Amino acid sequence: MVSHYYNTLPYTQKHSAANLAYASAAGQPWNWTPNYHTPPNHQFLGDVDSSHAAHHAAAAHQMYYNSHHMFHSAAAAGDWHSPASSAAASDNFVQNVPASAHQLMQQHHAHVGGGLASAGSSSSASSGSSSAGGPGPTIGGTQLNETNSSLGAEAPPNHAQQQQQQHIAEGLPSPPITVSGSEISSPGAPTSASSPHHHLAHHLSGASGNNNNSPSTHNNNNNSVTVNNNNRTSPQKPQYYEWMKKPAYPAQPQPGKTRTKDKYRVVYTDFQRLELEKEYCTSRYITIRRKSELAQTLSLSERQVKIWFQNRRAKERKQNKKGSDPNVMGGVQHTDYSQLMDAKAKLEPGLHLPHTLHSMNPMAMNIPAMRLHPHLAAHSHSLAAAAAHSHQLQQQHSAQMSAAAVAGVGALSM
DNA sequence: TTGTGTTTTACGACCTCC
DNA sequence: GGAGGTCGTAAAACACAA
Repeated sequence: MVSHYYNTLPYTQKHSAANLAYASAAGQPWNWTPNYHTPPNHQFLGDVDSSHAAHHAAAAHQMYYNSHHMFHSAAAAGDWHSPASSAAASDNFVQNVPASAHQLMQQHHAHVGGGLASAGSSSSASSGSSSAGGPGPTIGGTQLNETNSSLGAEAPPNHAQQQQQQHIAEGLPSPPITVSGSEISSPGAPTSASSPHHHLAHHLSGASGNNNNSPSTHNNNNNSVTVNNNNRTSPQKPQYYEWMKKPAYPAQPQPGKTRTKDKYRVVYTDFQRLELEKEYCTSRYITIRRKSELAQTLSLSERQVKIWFQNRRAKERKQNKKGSDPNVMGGVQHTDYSQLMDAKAKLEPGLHLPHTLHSMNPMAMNIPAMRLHPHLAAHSHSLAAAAAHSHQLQQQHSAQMSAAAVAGVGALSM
């Protein structure tokens, strides 16, 4: 079964890079510690409730406890995040998180602690309810809330989520992508040009002429000739031949096998990237559950989330190889994150930056499941017990976090 | 405006693990 | 066999100098 390979929605075009976080350029370095992770040999697999997960929580994650200590001491004990790496390497994870990030993370967890974030914040992504043909991703708050109910069974949308959704509805750059329930995004989706996000993106990007839709906004299913909306290009189309007028992939002989030309790549919104970065900050390897939650929250497909993480790790490895750049600690440019935050702040001056995605509730947490290193697997049972203990601690911490959340919100909104 | 270099999505090939 | 991992790469999106 091939999951959705394509984003169906045309794109809310994006921001100029100036507003974005990924520019490797200036900004405050995050000073991420070099070895906060060790590339796992793909041993960790998100698998929510396995004993592996328990073990994972207890042992392998020491580093994450530490790291979360950095963000908020209260979160330490039961954190579910899975480090893909050895505990040894983990000690320094997120050592010098800048204040903004720190606050963000506090917020992020604080909200969670207070409201128990839910998986329910889904938009339409994989619920199947909205797809290409429908109302669209409908990030608009109202519908979002309605559609969220699918996952809401686990946890109803909390305040933070609503807030987040409201932000989206208010025009945060947003999730352009809709994936049909079949998990195969159909190329050639309705345009989102009129979406609030679109407008916001335009506003954001300022001069970026690309605000229309991505160049791929054209209908893929029909014989419309591709029109490049990108101001930057498309001087004069040469001569059109008949074959040129055919859709890139007329019938999608093998859907999911090749990328559609007109949807070759979409640009994620600031919001999407921010959330992804935040998630990445907490764990380099996303669990199945978190992936699902994120996908729904961001209106991305799970595949996209997975690939984003893969690419993000690749980016980090690449930066690690480069080596000695002082701004690249551990291969992670923390400017990425902080700049994203800056961008978001511009978007939402009063944003409390709730991170609704994380749940501090251990039961709701994704204790990451993963494949264990053989030598770790041997200890899984005892570790599971340890995890249970940490679970208790987590609950205690969660309570503390709930209280802290109140203060945290204020701090960040200042 | 254009050329060029970099970054960001997305995929295929191949691997390991269950 | 299917999941996710890395690695390499294509191509769009973007930045920026000339």
